[in-house]
Amino acid sequence: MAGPDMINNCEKCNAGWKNFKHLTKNELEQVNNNRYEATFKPGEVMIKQGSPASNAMFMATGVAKSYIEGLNGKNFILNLEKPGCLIMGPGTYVNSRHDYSVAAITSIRACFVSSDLLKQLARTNGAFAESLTEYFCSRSVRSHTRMISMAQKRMPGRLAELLLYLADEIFGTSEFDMILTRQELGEMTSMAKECVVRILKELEDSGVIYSDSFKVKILDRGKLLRISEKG
Amino acid sequence: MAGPDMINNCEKCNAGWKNFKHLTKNELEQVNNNRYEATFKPGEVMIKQGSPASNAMFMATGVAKSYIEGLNGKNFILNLEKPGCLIMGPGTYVNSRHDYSVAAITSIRACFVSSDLLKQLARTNGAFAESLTEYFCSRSVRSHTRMISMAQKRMPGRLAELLLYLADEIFGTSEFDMILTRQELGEMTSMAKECVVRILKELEDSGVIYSDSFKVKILDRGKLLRISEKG
DNA sequence: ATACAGACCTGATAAATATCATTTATTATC
DNA sequence: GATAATAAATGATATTTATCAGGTCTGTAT
Repeated sequence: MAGPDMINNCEKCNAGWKNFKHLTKNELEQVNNNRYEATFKPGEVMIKQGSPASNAMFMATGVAKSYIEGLNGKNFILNLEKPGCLIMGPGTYVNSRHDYSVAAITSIRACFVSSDLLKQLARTNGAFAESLTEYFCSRSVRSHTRMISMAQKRMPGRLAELLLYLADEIFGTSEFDMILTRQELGEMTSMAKECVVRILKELEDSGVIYSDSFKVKILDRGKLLRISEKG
Repeated sequence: MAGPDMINNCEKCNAGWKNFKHLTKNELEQVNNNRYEATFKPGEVMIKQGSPASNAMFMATGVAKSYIEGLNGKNFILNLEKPGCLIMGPGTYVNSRHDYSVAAITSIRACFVSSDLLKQLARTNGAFAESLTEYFCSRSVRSHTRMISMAQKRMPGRLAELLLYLADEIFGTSEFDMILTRQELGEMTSMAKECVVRILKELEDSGVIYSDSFKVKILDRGKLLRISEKG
């Protein structure tokens, strides 16, 4: 099963989760032995909301979206997941069910690792447990930020904030391929896709960004920041 | 300093955090020795957003609100905290700052406990660490529910959901004193206080609830549930 | 009792946002 | 390369929600 592009070894994986550093060689070996590598095509569902949280995932390549399947068939995108990310929903520690779905945006290579094993390692390795807690906590802080954004910013502020998030956190550059559809941008900011189109156009008309279906370029970061902050 | 109503002892405290059961007698004694008991009057700030997260709190009596001080002086209430609740913000594990404030709604008795001690105990006691992770995760699942509510429900649905939350999770009864102002109900549901007033009136006019400034009574739970679910 | 403050309530209006219908790209498929 | 399917764009309209300006009520302090 180990093809030419397979990862084969957690220890040497250059997209490994940073907190594996807290594991002993033996513990990491256990992870490696309970690892199942998989590839996904764009659009494929990687984790399904409501299913047993028997596995966590580690992103090796590509970008995925974590999203809640909400009311009336509407989705809400919680996060984008990039290489190096652990994807382990809080449901793992609540009701052993995934409380959100994950789907591939680009082509993806990722590893499934048994939740039980990770929980077991956390029980016996204090530093690893702490790093897992830090993971859940940083996601939590981020979702607080999202809530404030939704509750207290208007659409231009929310969209500006999202563009800055994409540039800073996901791509690490102010010019990037727009891998999300207008629909998905709306599912991240709680707005209708038509409104996304309109406000992108406004931002472009006022010279803050360049934008087409494929690419976004931030032209005036200061102005975009101001739009994001003033709401 | 130990007055007649002081708690004096974690072991015998009948409002103690349920997960103290994972601590040894000795560990619990450490908690007890690093505990500082305090009382608060309605309105008093118990924890201030942005301040060093040097202490977690345990609620002994009364009800408090955890809220984020957002944009333009607007608050967003994350949670209500009742006796038995641990209040430990995720910032404790992210940047050692409180990422939200906590204020007393009613008169409150609560205990401060050193965050460092709790973190230390989590490092060495796997079961306790796991229970702390469960705490953060259940808060996280709840905030996901809140986000879906905000993003995908209209005002009547959000307010109906809140009333059910108050009845089921906070008071445990369908008839309760309304300890929150209309403003605060709005800060929990992301709506203007005028809209809270109007929709409460609508719910009352349609016979779903009884409501005045002091009291709420759920008269038709099925209908309230339907309003909450259909959004 | 009277005055004051704060919460609550109300109606009118304005702003923000969603929906609908339609056209125009773009991508995928044969 | 033609055709179908999906996404993007656009204008008109409807709905939802917030704001504003004024009321009323209730409790507290003088």
